[in-house]
Amino acid sequence: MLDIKLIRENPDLVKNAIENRHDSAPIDEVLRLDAERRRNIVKLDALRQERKVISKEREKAQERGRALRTEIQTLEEEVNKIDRQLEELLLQIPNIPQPDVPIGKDDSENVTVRTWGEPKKLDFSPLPHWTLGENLKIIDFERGVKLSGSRFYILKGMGARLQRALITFFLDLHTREHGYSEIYPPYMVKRECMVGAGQLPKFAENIYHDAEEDYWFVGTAEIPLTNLHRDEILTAEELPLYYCAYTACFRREKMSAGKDTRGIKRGHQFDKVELYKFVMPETSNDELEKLTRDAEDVCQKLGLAYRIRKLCTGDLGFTSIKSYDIDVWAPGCGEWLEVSSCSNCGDFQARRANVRYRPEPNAKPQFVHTLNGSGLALPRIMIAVMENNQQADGSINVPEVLQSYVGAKVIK
RNA sequence: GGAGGGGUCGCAUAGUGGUCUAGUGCGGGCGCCUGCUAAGCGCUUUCCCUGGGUAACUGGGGACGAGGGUUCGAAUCCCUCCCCCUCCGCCA
Repeated sequence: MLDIKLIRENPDLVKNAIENRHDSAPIDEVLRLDAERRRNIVKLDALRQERKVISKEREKAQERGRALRTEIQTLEEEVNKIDRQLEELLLQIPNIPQPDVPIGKDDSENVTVRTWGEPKKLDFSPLPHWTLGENLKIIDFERGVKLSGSRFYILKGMGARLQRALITFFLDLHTREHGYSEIYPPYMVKRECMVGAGQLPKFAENIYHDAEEDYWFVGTAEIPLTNLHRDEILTAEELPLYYCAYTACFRREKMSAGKDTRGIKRGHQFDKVELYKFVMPETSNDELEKLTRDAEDVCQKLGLAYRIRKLCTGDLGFTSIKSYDIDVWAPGCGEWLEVSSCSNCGDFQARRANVRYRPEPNAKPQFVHTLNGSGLALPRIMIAVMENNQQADGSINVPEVLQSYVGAKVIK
């Protein structure tokens, strides 16, 4: 959520930012409601003050008191109504990109800022992971569909083992070498967590939801992690906070219907290790660079070639002020796979989730900045590991860092 | 799921219709005192909204788990919901 004062004082800056995102938002309506709200509050406060004075005179002022009560109730209802309308609109407005974010319409205008390694060239014709996986009997697509329908699959034997090895390896690396503390959060959360992290109200159609209990299934561990410190005031000494969490992630993928239906690239359920930070505002840009390096480190240790792309305004996520995507090369399906998206959300989520810190012992609380990034997303790293390490005989060499976790050097 | 008890300013507590403008203790901050430290003494210490002023500053309103209601007036009375504790039931 944006600061209403920012919109009030710099409406053109906000409108311009939204235009650069190729998005739209009713800024003029927000300004109108904001002005109306404040006019009403001035009136309401005056009436309440009068009530306070009059009630001290006890029985003498009962008639005026009754009239005041009616007036106050009417105005309160009006202000509540405007508050709700304003809130609804404010929650739909995206974050403002930072000045160094390239302006562009979609992912074709993202900018590659660096690369690592060379996209692998194999001396035989590489197979896509769905063929490799079926031949090795480590991915079972048919039975996944039998159980749960399209976009579901089953990992079995060494496939399941490989995924579990990756999860453990990621968590060990981030907790032991990068300074993150591990969290095991709920996979279902309350509505206000979804609002806090920026998923609701705008993206409801992509979220699984249990209507009976009003539980919402997380599409990323970013959601519970954002809300870990909801409605808290942290001390300056506690910051920065680094968290990582493994969770299953659930997405309806309504918006990408028909896209990437082959293989395990885009399912309704997938696994991910997420990195998350709460930091002081002035440090968040440096923290984004560090977080991105932490995610990259995983690719390097797995020996996977990748590129880092700075997202342009048109491709930037709703909550983000600046993001880097990490794409790894997959020679079998012949594409760059997005395995991480590292974002600085500024104070956008902190304002929604009301996460603040006190810069000095008796100072006024301020919103923290939050950052998130995958470290990394599993099915896609599985794809990359399988396709990059495949041999001419159809077996897969296990990367050295994973061998102790997998308990084998080759999957065959 | 059932019965009972409870949710007050970081923590602990007081407060059962108007003197609560939410008290007290602990903790935190500033200062005094002091070979040093501790103790002691004094002052201070919740958050949000909003008005006036370039500003320092200053006026007003709201919040006692959440939301409604009763009343001239609600932390206090009533209703609904949430959470915690104890016991029972069920369960990995």
